[in-house]
Amino acid sequence: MKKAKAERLKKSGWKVGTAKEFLGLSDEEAALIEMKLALAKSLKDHRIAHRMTQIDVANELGSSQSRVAKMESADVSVSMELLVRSLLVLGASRQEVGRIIGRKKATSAAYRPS
Amino acid sequence: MKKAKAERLKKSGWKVGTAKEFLGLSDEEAALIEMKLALAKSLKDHRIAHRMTQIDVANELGSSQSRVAKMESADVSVSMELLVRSLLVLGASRQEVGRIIGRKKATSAAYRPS
DNA sequence: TGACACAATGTCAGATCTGACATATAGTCG
DNA sequence: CGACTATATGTCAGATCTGACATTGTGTCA
Repeated sequence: MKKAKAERLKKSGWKVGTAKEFLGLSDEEAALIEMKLALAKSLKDHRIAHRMTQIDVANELGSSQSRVAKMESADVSVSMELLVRSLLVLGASRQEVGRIIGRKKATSAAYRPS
Repeated sequence: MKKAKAERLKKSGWKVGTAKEFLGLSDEEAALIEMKLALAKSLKDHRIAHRMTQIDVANELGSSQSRVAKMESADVSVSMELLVRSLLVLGASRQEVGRIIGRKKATSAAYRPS
């Protein structure tokens, strides 16, 4: 998010920051969630890059469309292990998975406190 | 394992190679197991480096001595997620976890086929 | 040898995860 | 508008994981 936009939102009574700040997560919880988000994004990027549907991917993984959707959105019901296993099945190397997990990628957003 | 020792064992009717070869694992299964082994080793290395017992680590993690032992031996009952969560709680960064997972580390051993 | 500290192994109830199914939502084309 | 395709969401039975406990090695010290 651009600096200017963040300032504008703050003045309008919005809170701006990371999910960690919103939810009051510990550092470990935040790191784990960031890892999962990065893995989920890679999974989706791979699917898009190969012009596949979630059903295609599900078949390749031996899973279902709904589970693939949950994987791509890093749903709470999806473990890190499932994400990594899936990437491996789709052809990612151990090194690539390591890079995805370690890559720092700040995310930011805004919400209006009730 | 040293090259010379491997040769010597082969001549004595032993099989020499990786766990993947022994067990006939798929590439994905082998990669996942290698990742878990690397994480498990890091966990143990960290404990030893800090001169802690498994009970100490268990207390820090909110777990039990037996589970820590299983983690360090990459027992089948231990998920990758538990290993990563534990490393994070012990102070590892997301980047460090990524490096551990991506680091290539060939392992080799021998066994006598029955 | 026994006593002690630490690590490994087996088991299991309760917690969590997963594939599958149903259903809902969103977008596109006629 | 309806028909169709793709994705998202809710639910749940069965599978897997996890903390805890008991027990079994294993090494060390006297």
